[in-house]
Amino acid sequence: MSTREKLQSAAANTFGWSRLRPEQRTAMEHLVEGRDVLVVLPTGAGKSAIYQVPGLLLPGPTLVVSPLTALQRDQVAAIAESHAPRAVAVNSAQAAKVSERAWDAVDTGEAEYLFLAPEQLAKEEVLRQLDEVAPSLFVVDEAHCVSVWGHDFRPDYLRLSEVIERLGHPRVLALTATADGPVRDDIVRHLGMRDPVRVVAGFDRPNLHLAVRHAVDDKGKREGVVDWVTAAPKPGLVYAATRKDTERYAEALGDRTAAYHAGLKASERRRVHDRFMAGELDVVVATSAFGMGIDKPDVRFVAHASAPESLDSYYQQIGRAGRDGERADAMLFYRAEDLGLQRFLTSHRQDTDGVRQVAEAVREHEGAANPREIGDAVDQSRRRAMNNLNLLEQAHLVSFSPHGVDYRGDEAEDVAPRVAEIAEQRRRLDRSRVEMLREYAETRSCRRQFLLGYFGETLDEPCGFCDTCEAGTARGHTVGGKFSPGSEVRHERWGTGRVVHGEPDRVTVLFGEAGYRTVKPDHLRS
DNA sequence: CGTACGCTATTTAAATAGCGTACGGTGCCTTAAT
Repeated sequence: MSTREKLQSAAANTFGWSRLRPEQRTAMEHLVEGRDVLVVLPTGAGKSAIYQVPGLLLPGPTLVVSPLTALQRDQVAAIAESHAPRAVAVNSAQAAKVSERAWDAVDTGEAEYLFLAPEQLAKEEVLRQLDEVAPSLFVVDEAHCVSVWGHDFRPDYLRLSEVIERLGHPRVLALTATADGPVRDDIVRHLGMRDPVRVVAGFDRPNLHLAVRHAVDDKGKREGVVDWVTAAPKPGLVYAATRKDTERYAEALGDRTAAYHAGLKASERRRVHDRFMAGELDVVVATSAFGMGIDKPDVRFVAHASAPESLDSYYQQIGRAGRDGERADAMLFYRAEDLGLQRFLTSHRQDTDGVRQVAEAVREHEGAANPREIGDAVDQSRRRAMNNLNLLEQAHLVSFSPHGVDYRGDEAEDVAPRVAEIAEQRRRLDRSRVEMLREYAETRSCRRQFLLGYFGETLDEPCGFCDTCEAGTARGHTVGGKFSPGSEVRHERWGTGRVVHGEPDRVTVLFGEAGYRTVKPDHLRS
């Protein structure tokens, strides 16, 4: 049997999938043949299948790095409903006994799939267990987390490449639904993927109606949101920027509405989630905490009471509407002032002293140090210490190996300036991504063309299903030719980049160093 | 960066303007105390 036939028959016999989509099949075949694969496919395209089926054909267990324990629980349950071998998870949300039995099941080969959060992989005991069971496939699910969370919130995401190397570099599969160019590159780099095959499919969701409402003052915007949501067909989601706002809006929207954010008790969060899924709530007003793993087909709208921090987040959040293919609305209530909060949230301040302290600890350690020992040696939270260590690595001042961390800079060098430069570059990119929301909100050209261009896709004609198309401003506002999305251009100051969106008097380009910039067409050469 | 909130000064002495300050999002894991 050919690889393809084996995959087809495993998919049919074990999971009951009689047909695989071309993208699924391509990704699976490359994996079985030993390649690393980056998959960017919309939700609902069957991303999980891409590791589930090859996992059956490859000798060792399949390790899946998954960001949330709640998600792990769902994934384990979903596999339990198929004829596939068992799936287990190891995390702190379950009893130690349960985790112990999970390891046993993987050890004996009774379980094929093992779900772990990246933090687990920072523990020596866990790594030793993994050495033992020798996974043949290393999957990073929701892989945009590597880039979006790894740089500050969950630093262990940036340490996965060492884990992969220590395990002898099994095949690496990175899966995500949303990733613009920089996020894709970040994933590949920080997972240390080797010459990965990139499987990227269409982003367009033609049944989503795209629109933006501009507001001049805060009060007017709030009233606009409440009025619009009240009149809209339900169920729907409202995204707000702060916890307090979710509660204010939920209060204003009445009985069949609930707030959702990470400050709620776990039991309350689960209750809101379950009631929304069961159709007992019309509207959930949430922070970005709500969403991963939500797959409710009949969500009729996703409204944003405030702009999120990137078009990636925006696209991911509106993607939760209209999964049934019926019309659904993506409405952004926009005030330029709202971008201020996002700028604040993405502007991680410099930690000069912290970085020096961590560098000092690495320098003083005899031989290669365990990152944990470094964390203990300095007077910083673990997260802060790990972030500083990550920055030092990106500045090439320390290097990681399976044995631990080594200092690479000059003995007497002050590490702070070089680290500051790395951090500054990151900040510039984050900030330019916030600015892309302004561009999206303020464009008079077709919003869908804009959004797709951001993900590197070209839509030849205005879509006819967004507010700018309906207002008649879209036509004539998008220029093609050398300013079509994806075209390579050169700018004297920013260097080379790829066009994201072209209008007659302004072209938005993604530059390697400077991030997203909107410039005059005369300043660009092809 | 913008907004909320609480205090003080001011003046239509009961309400308001102005100022300073605090705060803002996402989740693992660990460990101690009930």
